[in-house]
Amino acid sequence: MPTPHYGQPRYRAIADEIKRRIENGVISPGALLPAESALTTEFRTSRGTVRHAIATLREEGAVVTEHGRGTYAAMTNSKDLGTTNARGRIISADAAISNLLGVDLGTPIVEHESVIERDEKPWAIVRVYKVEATD
Amino acid sequence: MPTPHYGQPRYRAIADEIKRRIENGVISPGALLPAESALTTEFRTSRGTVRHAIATLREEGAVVTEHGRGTYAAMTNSKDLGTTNARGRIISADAAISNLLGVDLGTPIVEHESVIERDEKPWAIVRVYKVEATD
DNA sequence: AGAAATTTGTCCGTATGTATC
DNA sequence: AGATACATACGGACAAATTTC
Repeated sequence: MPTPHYGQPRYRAIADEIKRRIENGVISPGALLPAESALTTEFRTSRGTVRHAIATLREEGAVVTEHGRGTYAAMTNSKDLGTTNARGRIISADAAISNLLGVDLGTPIVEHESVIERDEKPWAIVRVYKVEATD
Repeated sequence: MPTPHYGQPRYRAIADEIKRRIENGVISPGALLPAESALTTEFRTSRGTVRHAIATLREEGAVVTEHGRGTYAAMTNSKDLGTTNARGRIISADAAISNLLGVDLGTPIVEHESVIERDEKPWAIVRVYKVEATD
């Protein structure tokens, strides 16, 4: 039988389905996934394809596999902190900065500031100082 | 013929060999790698194993593959900036920080500062400000 | 413009090795 | 020791993108 693959490949579709089950709690964090053989049966596919799907999930950090035991849904659900607005400007090196970067006082410096928010509220500030036109 | 895999698997050995050739300039950056079929012949292995090797190199960012074209040695050799000394301290929120983080003036703030060096010389400063004892 | 050759992408089926329970 | 499950490897087939003629 031929094996056409229109749109997304089967291994990707299977990976997405498994991922969906983890996110929806059908498979709880830390729980063992169905064995490759079971997934092979359910999705009517070959073991290679199932393994390919699981491999992609492993790269994404969604699951963890242990040799001889099985594949688990990952415990650590990395939380998205969301996008932040960053802003950059040119400033003049003050005493501290000129000292740290080894430049003269008043040297043009790029300041890049971004506020990290969490739960809609500011959580941390990151500032990067770099000499302009270096590199 | 059986297919034992003592020590490191074949796909890993093949990946390392290709990687070595890239680092040694045998394959210059941006150059096309031998086709999968050629590698299959050279390493006396199956296409699947060659593809597995290339896949690992792709994950490591050592190569880039294009459908119908081939696999190239990566152009971007990420340079290691080395380790930097970072230091942290507790400061009191000044006007700018208290405003950005939405806290009162004088609130204890963790300041984490690190100087990124390049070619033995300071190159940039990163400062992170965060309210103490949050989280 | 079109056909053929090349190359990577996907999928299948099978066999064997290795680790865990 | 046996059962189960993942890891590696092989070979074949067809699809899709690119290049070449």
